[in-house]
Amino acid sequence: MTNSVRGGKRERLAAAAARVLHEQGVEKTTLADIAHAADVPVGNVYYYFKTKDQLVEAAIGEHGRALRGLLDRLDELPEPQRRLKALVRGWVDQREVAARYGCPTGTLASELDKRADGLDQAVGVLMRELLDWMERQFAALGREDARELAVALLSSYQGISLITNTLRDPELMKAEGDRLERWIDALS
Amino acid sequence: MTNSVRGGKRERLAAAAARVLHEQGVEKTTLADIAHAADVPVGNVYYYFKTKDQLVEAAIGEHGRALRGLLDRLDELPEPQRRLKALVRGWVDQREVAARYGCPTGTLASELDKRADGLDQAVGVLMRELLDWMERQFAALGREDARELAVALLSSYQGISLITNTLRDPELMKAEGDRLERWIDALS
Amino acid sequence: MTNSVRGGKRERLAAAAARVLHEQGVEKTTLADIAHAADVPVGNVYYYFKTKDQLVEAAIGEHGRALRGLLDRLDELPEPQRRLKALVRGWVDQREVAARYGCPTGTLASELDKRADGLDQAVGVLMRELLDWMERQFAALGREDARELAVALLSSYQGISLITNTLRDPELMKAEGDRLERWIDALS
Amino acid sequence: MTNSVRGGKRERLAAAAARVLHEQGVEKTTLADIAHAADVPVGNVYYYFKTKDQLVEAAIGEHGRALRGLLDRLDELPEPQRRLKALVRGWVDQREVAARYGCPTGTLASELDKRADGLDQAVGVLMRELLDWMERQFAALGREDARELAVALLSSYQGISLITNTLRDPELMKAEGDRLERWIDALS
DNA sequence: AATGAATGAGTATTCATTCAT
DNA sequence: TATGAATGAATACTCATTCAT
Repeated sequence: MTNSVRGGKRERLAAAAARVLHEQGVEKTTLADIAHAADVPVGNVYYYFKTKDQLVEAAIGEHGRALRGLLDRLDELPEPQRRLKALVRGWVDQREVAARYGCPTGTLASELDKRADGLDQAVGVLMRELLDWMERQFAALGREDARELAVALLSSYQGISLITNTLRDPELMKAEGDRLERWIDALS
Repeated sequence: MTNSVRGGKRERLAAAAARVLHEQGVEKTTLADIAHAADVPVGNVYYYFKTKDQLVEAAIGEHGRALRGLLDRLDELPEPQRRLKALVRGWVDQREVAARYGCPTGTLASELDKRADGLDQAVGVLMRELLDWMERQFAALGREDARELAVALLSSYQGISLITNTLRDPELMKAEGDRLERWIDALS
Repeated sequence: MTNSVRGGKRERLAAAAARVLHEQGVEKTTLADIAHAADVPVGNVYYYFKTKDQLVEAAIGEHGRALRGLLDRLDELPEPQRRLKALVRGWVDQREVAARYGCPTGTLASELDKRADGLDQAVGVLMRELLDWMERQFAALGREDARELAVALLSSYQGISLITNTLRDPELMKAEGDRLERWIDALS
Repeated sequence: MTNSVRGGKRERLAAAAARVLHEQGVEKTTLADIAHAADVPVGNVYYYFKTKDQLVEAAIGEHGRALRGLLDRLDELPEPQRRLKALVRGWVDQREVAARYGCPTGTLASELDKRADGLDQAVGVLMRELLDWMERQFAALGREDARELAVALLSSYQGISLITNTLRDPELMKAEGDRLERWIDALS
């Protein structure tokens, strides 16, 4: 509650970090950029996050919260296939953003993978959460190769995000999304 | 041959750039890093490349040369399916590198996509070359949806590269490669 | 007063810039020179001035303040001729500095004129201010050719500053100053 | 004659130096700029001029030759007043150049005056030559204050060059030239 | 807690000068 | 004599991090 009195600066910083780091990349983004986006004085950032890396961590956390929120909502759908296809459709709905900035977690992962300081692990955790959820859906469909299918589906999404982004063409993601939906339908 | 005595610094710099930029990322890599890797004095780099961006461009060029060399070799194989599967197998062979640093062009694309200065286009050109080649193979198989299949295949590779890299598990790429080969076989 | 305790770094930097740029010229002066002259850590300069050009601008501003202060004081003299001659006498009083470094604004103008980035305009504004003031004095003397006389007087000063500087002989300015005073007296 | 076989590179370099240093200023001009303007390979410059300063010296020499040529031509005129007015008219004829780049020797002097390495003296020599010539004309008119008048006339020219340049207005020099001609007429 | 200010270790880039041939 | 290549010292500018209040 002190938090709300303070205006939730920590939250604003985390949200701003998630957005700005996605748009500009980790290395290109300065603390001042994030502070400015969160409307927080630069000198004040350090009361909430000791280092830039902690802000990156917070941004990953934001993406994690968003992911878990999404999966919770999907879980309310009655059948695994419906859930998987809704997931795909969600990706397709974001194709304009993907064409401009790529997948938020994917680009973050790509950049952090170059490092070896623990931060690269954090995105891996997210990725595993998503893979696990997918695996459960495919397993529910009776597939023995559920994990492999989960990896294949996530691969397709991450790959098409990158291609959509590089070629600046959102329609590529639309077409691939349709293909993936047909693929899901054909599974059971 | 004077050139070879002097050691072909330009070539060494381009090769070093391709390697180091892949390993460390564009932003994290300093000119000194590249100069050092090429065993060239820092001040001398500018005799060959006026800006860091030109070195990045040269690195992309190196990847392009490698790609064209690979496709030329694949073209010697008699059947489209053999060619496509050989391509996939080549990717799988590089899985240790992918697990450590990701796909060279993919990570480069991901980082450059954040920018809007023409360099982002350069990787796009490479990507299109590869897509065009793939499309020709699928078309030779009599597929009307050749372009879509090309995009799907490249997506899978780019995506599995990222996942393999993030989860630091080369075996993921092995499994996905096997799956893709089976998929290619089933197309005919 | 916190400001005065901290020492008004911005002001010190502007003052140091005005002095050092006059003594060494714009191109020959490094940011470190100015920082050192102002007793400010180099890295701190950028907190106050984002670029070297902004420091040059601040130096021009300092010269402008000095000029306006001088003209305000001259305006207190009762007659136009007295004012003009006091202006000339002020120049002559500075002849040692002129012999060593030239006229502060003149040398700045000369160097900046080579450029075309807006900074060259800034000195022009100063010059016009002085010309306007002179023109008013000549007009008050009933001269129809007031503007032309203003230009002539400023020319003589700028020219003799350059000659005094080049020949390293302050007495040249003394003699020219005397001549100009007689010229002013003869105008009535 | 070896010289002419070589294509007079030394001369071309000196001429290019005179021109480019005038247009860009000493500090802003690189050796490569001059070499390029003279169409001489950069590495070759050092066979003719050991240092950049020697090129500056050569440029001053060029201005000296031009000055002596001009004065020789003026000396053919029958009367001192005609000679002085022709000198002024020559300046006015160059007013477009002056508005763009200032007086060649004046701007050079201004920049070199900041230094204390002998190069500043070289322009002084030129200036004295011109002053001496002017003094002889005024003396021929029977003026006891010939030197003072010489200094005054040169001051006016140098000053109006600077003002014309700073305010980017060639007409200022036209008006001042007319005034100076009237002043010369009124002397004898 | 809050914040403007301070700091110093980088980083890309420039360029006069020298060298090898 | 000629020249492409080499070199390193310098310089403007950035930014994460820390400090003083």
